Amino acid sequence: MQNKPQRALATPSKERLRLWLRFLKTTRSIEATVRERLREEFGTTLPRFDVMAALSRYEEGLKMSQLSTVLRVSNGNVTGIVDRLAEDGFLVRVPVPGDRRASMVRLTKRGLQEFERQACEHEDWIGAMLQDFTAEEAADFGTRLETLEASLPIRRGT
Amino acid sequence: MQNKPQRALATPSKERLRLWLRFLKTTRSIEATVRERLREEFGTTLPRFDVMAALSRYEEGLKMSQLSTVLRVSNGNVTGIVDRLAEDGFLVRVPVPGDRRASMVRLTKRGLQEFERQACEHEDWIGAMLQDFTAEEAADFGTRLETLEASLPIRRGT
DNA sequence: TGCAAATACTTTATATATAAAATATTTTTG
DNA sequence: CAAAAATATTTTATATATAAAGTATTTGCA
Repeated sequence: MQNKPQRALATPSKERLRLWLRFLKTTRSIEATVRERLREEFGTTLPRFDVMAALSRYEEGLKMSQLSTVLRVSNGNVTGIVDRLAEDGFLVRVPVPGDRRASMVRLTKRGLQEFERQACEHEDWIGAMLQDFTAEEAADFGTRLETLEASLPIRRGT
Repeated sequence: MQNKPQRALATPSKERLRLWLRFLKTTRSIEATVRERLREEFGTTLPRFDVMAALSRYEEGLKMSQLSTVLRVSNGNVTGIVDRLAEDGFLVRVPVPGDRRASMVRLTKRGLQEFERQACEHEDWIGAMLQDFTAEEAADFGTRLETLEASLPIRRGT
């Protein structure tokens, strides 16, 4: 059941640090590929894709503050990205009746179509890059990460 | 040997996408904590920490282009970060004899001391956040990530 | 009812980030 | 050797990112 370790183990602290650095490197490598392809194939960026992905799950749209909560970024950040996506006609700000401070941000029909086109390719890219994992392994690995996340100190929301 | 899956498996492509999203979320969560603490406890940032970490491994220093290669970021990016670290007295640009285009970037004594102070705390933060992993698990998990990385399409260097 | 506090959002200042252009210097080559 | 190509770095334009300050509006409560 137990396999011989490939090398002598360092202290737990060092092994965890080593894991974290590898973790970071792997994530950044995959992320860099995604960013590059989004730019080359769709002339867009990961933050724009993330905003559109969040909005695509809410037919009625989201308020700016909800959007920044969902994406876990600052309010001011969302303002800029939404401004540019609105200029491109991919989304609109709709006034909220009864509250002149707020507005709902909603994908336009064109925005939704464009996002679905991008999301489809995106799934293929990830599927190919993680080909090394079977469906089962991916699920198991994911479960382990869920457990880890549950043990992390600062967490807001799910 | 085989455990029952917690839920029905989707297509491999969907399972891999799900894993990637969880992967990203976990990494960002840990990274956000590190950034916050670097700011609060040392008044610095992760990119600055990364530059100093790279330089700490080279007594003689690194050329700007080597630094951007090691960190996998653009040249222009490194220029700005190095400028600010130099203003703070944590590193110096040393002319390269025989090539007036280039310069070596090297930590000052104060820069190295400061980095070691930060690195020590950093290891503790990561050790605590990944406490859920034993040293063995961390090593195994790391090995799996190495295998994954070896299967990725675009990779430069180790 | 009227005003302090809270809320929703934008603006500002600063630091990353990239790609592409610009600058300076060195190397290669015809 | 002189012009072209390559190299090392910085500068510029643009897009993220945050924290903190500012604006407008709404709410709570004395």
